[in-house]
Amino acid sequence: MKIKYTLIKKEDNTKARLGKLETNYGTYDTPMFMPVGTRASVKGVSPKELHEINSGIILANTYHLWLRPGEDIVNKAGGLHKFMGYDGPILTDSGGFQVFSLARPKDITEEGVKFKSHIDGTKLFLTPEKSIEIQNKLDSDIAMSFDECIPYPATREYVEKSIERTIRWAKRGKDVFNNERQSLFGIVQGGEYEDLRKKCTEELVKIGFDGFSIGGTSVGENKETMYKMVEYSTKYLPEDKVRYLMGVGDPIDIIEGVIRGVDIFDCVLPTRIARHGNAFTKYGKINLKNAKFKEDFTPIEETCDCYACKNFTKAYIRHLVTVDEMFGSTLLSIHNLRFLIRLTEDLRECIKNNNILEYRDEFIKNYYHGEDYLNKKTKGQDD
RNA sequence: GUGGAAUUGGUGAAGUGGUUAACACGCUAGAUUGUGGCUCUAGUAUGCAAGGGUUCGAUCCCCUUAUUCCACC
Repeated sequence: MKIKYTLIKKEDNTKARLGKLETNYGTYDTPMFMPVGTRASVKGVSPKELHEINSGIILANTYHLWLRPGEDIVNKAGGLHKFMGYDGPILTDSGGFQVFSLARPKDITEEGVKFKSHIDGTKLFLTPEKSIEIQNKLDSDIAMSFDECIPYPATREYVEKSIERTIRWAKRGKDVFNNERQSLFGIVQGGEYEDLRKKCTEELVKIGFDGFSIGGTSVGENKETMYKMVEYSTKYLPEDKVRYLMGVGDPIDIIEGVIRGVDIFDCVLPTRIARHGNAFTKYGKINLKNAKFKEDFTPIEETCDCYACKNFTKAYIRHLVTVDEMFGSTLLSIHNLRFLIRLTEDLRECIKNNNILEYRDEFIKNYYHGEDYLNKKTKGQDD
């Protein structure tokens, strides 16, 4: 079946929405956070553990599975769910973002994108049709259109040309789309320009999709700019379709996204920082590698209900991280994912209670301790 | 006991008679947003065993001592 979104309630003071999403594998409440499992595995976390932290949809990636093991193998295995032993909903990203990180602007043509495999340098060519064909075979529950993730900053002229192409690509993908059980999402681009975001949104709505994503954020702009990009997108999206903000997962960005009407998020941040020894906490991100945790025999968060917090101490996890034991990454991944999922659970309560702005302010006070986070770049420090 | 070799930071080590003693690991911090990458960035020596000498100047040359290793009695 196609995915079905139902809007349950809007928050009184913001655009935040409480909703439910019916999928092939159950119904889930939104706002929700989706863990990322690029290569058909959420790094370090088993499907059983995902279930235990109350995770819903997870992500997998078209580009990566195309290269290895290949969509035909996944298809022969009976589809992605059977292949990876996951009985929850799966969304596949189109490969558009990998193009953004692997290809050069000149390699992007009307037909598709030419780029080199990150594994062995093999020349590859990905088109909207090919991306959809692969996703149809992977048999995920939600497929994404193949888009161009526009770098930041980009000139208005470039963005304008790019979204026109992204719209044509979305149409081409939809035309070849062929999987009854699968849904297809369109991706809104447009950089930081409201009129271009509006135009892109309207054109995608005309083509018709089962849900919509907001793309092109978190590519080097500061947080304030990113929030504007989100606002300029949700403003023009239909209320009866789900909205997915791609790649966003810094806790505050999830809160601000929900406030602007976003329903679902995904991000590698919780699992990546976990592998680098970091944990989200209510009072800010902590680095378990820090010497100060050597003899800290308390959990990461006393109030957290995750497996890591209920059974292990910071001193132990610090030890695992220090000696590079895999289990350390697993515990931190479980905690960080649970942290974001709990955050979305809180936000859903806030929407019911109409107090999301108070929740946000309290969160910022605890998490940033007065730090000027709004001017932080969303990607490294490329100056 | 005799002969030989060695002694540089927490570790393994490079190196030169003359401004800031390589590199790696470790350690200490930081980064990380549709995941190529347990990755990236930065910091980290009471001045080179101790003492004395040669020299304008020695970690690098000489002497003594200490310690370690190898070979032979």
